[in-house]
Amino acid sequence: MDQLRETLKVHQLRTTTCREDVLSTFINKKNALSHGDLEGALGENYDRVTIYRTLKTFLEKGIIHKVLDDEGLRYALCSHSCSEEKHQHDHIHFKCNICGKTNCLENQLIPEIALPQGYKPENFNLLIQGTCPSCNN
Amino acid sequence: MDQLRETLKVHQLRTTTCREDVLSTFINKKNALSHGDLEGALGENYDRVTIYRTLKTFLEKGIIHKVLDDEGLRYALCSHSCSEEKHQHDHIHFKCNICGKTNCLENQLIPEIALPQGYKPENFNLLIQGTCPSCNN
DNA sequence: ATACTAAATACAATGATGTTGCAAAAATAA
DNA sequence: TTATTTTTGCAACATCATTGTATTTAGTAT
Ligand SMILES: [Mn+2]
Ligand SMILES: [Mn+2]
Ligand SMILES: [Zn+2]
Ligand SMILES: [Zn+2]
Repeated sequence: MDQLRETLKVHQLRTTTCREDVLSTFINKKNALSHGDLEGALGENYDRVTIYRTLKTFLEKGIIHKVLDDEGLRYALCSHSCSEEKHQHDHIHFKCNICGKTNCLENQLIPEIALPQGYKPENFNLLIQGTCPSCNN
Repeated sequence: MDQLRETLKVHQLRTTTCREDVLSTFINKKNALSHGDLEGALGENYDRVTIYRTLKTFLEKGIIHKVLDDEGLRYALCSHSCSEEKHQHDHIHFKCNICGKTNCLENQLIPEIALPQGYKPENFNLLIQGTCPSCNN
């Protein structure tokens, strides 16, 4: 895929097979992934440490963002143009208690919140847990 | 403090010095605490494992609730009457990027959220990061 | 007060997760 | 192709978390 190389190039990263594979894993599986998930998918091919460093790099460059979870951090693709300077995420994350998958609801924005005097909010992270459409019958 | 013993009794837990100390640590420090925080405060007196198990027990009994964080789980007191059956938490958590403390904003409720068809929300976790009143001058 | 029983703790062992330093390999630039 | 810079793999280490078990303790019955 040339799309992968393009994304890496845009973020000023060298093309390596590990980065291509990690990126394409995020694209193929649609849901948020933990380091362990990636290790499970690619661990035969790459060292644990390399995957850690790839995640760190992608995070810094604005290719992925952290997704809060009640049992460990996950990561998901930044859909819009995040960069090294600013990550902008105002969408909701939904974790299904049945299938266990966590997804970005890109179109569901976190509503405006009024905070008491003195609080200067900068980042918002909303995780909703429940049952997802696939598991809800 | 007899208040501590009372709280433990209400949740059908035996009174032990470790449980009293963990509970009073949560009460004294007002902010959310990680296992590491508690180990730092009480590690001389109790084994790491005992603190883990105390947190697990408190969680199950509805004495504390999880506070999501981008760098590791924390816990905070359940102010209202949570029980073994149901944890009900609809308040906001605020993490200060300066002092690093995370607090429950008990009075700031998470607003109603409209989700797409098929999603059955059950739990809400909203973490707002920024500058807290104490660090904001 | 003492003995009994169930629960909680300490300790050791093990496993999972995450980090650091550095030599070898690979990607880009010259 | 060669030189330069970045990335990777590996090993060592550090931190975090879980499990099993003997001992101790809390609550209860005697
Ligand atoms: Mn997202
Ligand atoms: Mn809270
Ligand atoms: Zn599901
Ligand atoms: Zn602060």
